[in-house]
This record gives sequence, structure tokens and C-alpha cells, in this order.
Amino acid sequence: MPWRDGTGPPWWHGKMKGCGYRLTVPRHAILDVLSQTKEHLSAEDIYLAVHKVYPAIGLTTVYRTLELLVQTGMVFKFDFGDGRARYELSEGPQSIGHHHHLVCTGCGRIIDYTDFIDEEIELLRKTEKGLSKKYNFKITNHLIQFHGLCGKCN
Amino acid sequence: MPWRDGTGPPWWHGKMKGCGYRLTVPRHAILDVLSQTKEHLSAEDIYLAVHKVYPAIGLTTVYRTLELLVQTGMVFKFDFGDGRARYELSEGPQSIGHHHHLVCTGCGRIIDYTDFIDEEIELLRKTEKGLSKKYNFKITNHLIQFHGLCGKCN
DNA sequence: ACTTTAATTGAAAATGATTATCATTAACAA
DNA sequence: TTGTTAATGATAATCATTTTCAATTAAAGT
Repeated sequence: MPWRDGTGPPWWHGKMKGCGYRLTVPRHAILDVLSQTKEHLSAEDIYLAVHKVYPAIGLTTVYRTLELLVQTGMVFKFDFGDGRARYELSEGPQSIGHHHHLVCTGCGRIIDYTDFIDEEIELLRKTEKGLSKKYNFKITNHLIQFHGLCGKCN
Repeated sequence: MPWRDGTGPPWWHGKMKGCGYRLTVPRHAILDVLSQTKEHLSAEDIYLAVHKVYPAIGLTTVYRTLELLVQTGMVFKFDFGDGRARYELSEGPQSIGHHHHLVCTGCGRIIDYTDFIDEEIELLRKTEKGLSKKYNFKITNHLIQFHGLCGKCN
């Protein structure tokens, strides 16, 4: 498993070790795939991509690793309504940054957007603060999606 | 199938007929269940509730009817991450009104909230307008969820 | 009210994503 | 290098949701 740029260990190295997890070949491979795409990959998409380089890695391991990464907050899991979950790296040098999704209910296309993020962040901050206090609810994450029809479908 | 208050047909009567759908007993029963709860019911929850009154109504019909209601916009379908979809009446006399959800990742509890809705609506309106134009995307619906730990779980 | 006709239904089987099992393998601390 | 234990992968199991298809029924027209 090569380092990403030859100058040192991948950025997730510390994160994994810090959480007490072993750095295995499958985990490297899966994180590599996630960090080198801007797509919204399903578990099987990731399995197929990983499989090209390491045919021995099984789908089960992909699912297990993804769950682990979601638990540790390194990966976000999304449901776009088509019956299979999608995964995105949540942060790090290769990630796209904070964004949300437009989901086309016609063709299933997903559009990332970052517009109005500043105002949105401000409202979210205020909302999170208020809700945390009112409901004694510790917020760790939020999800925003707009559903509708994309250019091709309307 | 009784009218809801004895003064006329249920509010959804016109909606169904208007869309060219037949008013059948199963559809009445399912809409009745949805309009008489504030819970976030799964398809099986609805099936069980309906089954008490009409044991002949099958789970398949519940799924089919829910899909129909989602398509026509009478019902919202949610995914709270536990592998089964939840359904809520989207409008009408009995509905709770516009709200969003706090999802506890510890115990799965769902809390409805309506706080900050005005400011949120304003931002959403602006965002929807901007996104519609920029991406030529016709927005029909939006989804907002906060994930975290509820009072019992933290 | 009775017929007609296509929409709707329900039981059973199929699907498909995800998870559990369990013997084998490999990471890494000592 | 070795021992301990987490991690893996092939297979089978699970479980929500769909599909199939023959039987039923809403409702429009007699």
C-alpha cells in the first residue's frame, strides 16, 4: 500500500491508530477509493473499485469497514431513496468540503451544492444551540437534502 | 368506513378522486391510521394497525398504497437509518404541520421539532430560489435532520 | 339495480441490500 | 520471531420491499 504522495503516511493513519484500529490493507484500499472520487459511491461501487486492485478483498469487509468509518466520523452515510446507501469521506485533504445534495426524484441524479452555505451554517449553528438546550440533545451531525426534478427531467 | 366527523367525506376524498384513483377500503383504512397518529410509523406498523380492523388487508397493499400516497405528495417518506422507512401524513386537518426531526443515534428515538421554523423557512425559500435557477432544478420538497444523542443516551 | 371493465387486491414467491457465522489470516506489541 | 487478538472472507441468513398473477371490486354506463 503506497503512501499517497510519498512524503509520509496518509492523513487517516493517525485517526485510525488513535481510535485503536489496525491499519490493514483492505482499510487502506477502501479509504484510497473514497479519497480519490467525488462520486457518491455505494458499498458495491467501492467493492468493485477495490476489487480491481485487490481481488481478494470481499464485499463483507467493505461493509464492515464502512460501518467503522461511519462510527468514527470519517465517512458520512447517505440515503438518497434508491434502496442502497452511499458513502462520502467527511473531511481531509481530498474531501470536497461541507456541502449538501439535490436529489432528482426522476432519474436519481445527485447534485452537490455549496451555495448559501454561510447563511445556512449560521442558521444551523443557532438552531443546533437552541435544540441542544431545549431537548437536551447533543447534535453531532446534520442532514439537508432538496428533492425535485433536475434539468433533464422537467 | 366512517366519515371522520360525520359532516362529510374525509378530506382526502377529493385528492384521491382528483388524481384518478379509486377510493377503496384499504386506502381509507391506511389514511385513517396515518391521520390518527403522531408517531412515525413503518409500513409494518401501519399494516398491524390496519389489520386490527380489517384483517383481510395485506402488507403488500400497505406498501403499494404508501407508495401511491408518497407519489401524490399526501405522505412523506423518511429514512431514520434503522433500515425501515417511516411515513407521515404531509398535510390536512390532522397533520402536525411543518416540522423536522432529531434522530438519536444511540436509541433511535425521533423527536419532532418546529423551532426556528420561520427563519428556516426564509433561508430555505432563498436557497430553493437560488438553487432552482442555478441548477435548473425544480424543488418539490426538502429534508432536514439533526443526528446526535438524546437526553437518555448522553 | 345489473353489467362491464379495468384498477386494485392479496398470497406467495422473488429480490436485493445488508448482516451474522465461523474458521482462517494477519497486524503489531512484546 | 512469536503470541495474542482483531480483522478478514466465503457462505449462509436476514429482512424490508417488490414482483407475479389469479381473484376481487369500484364505479361508469346501461
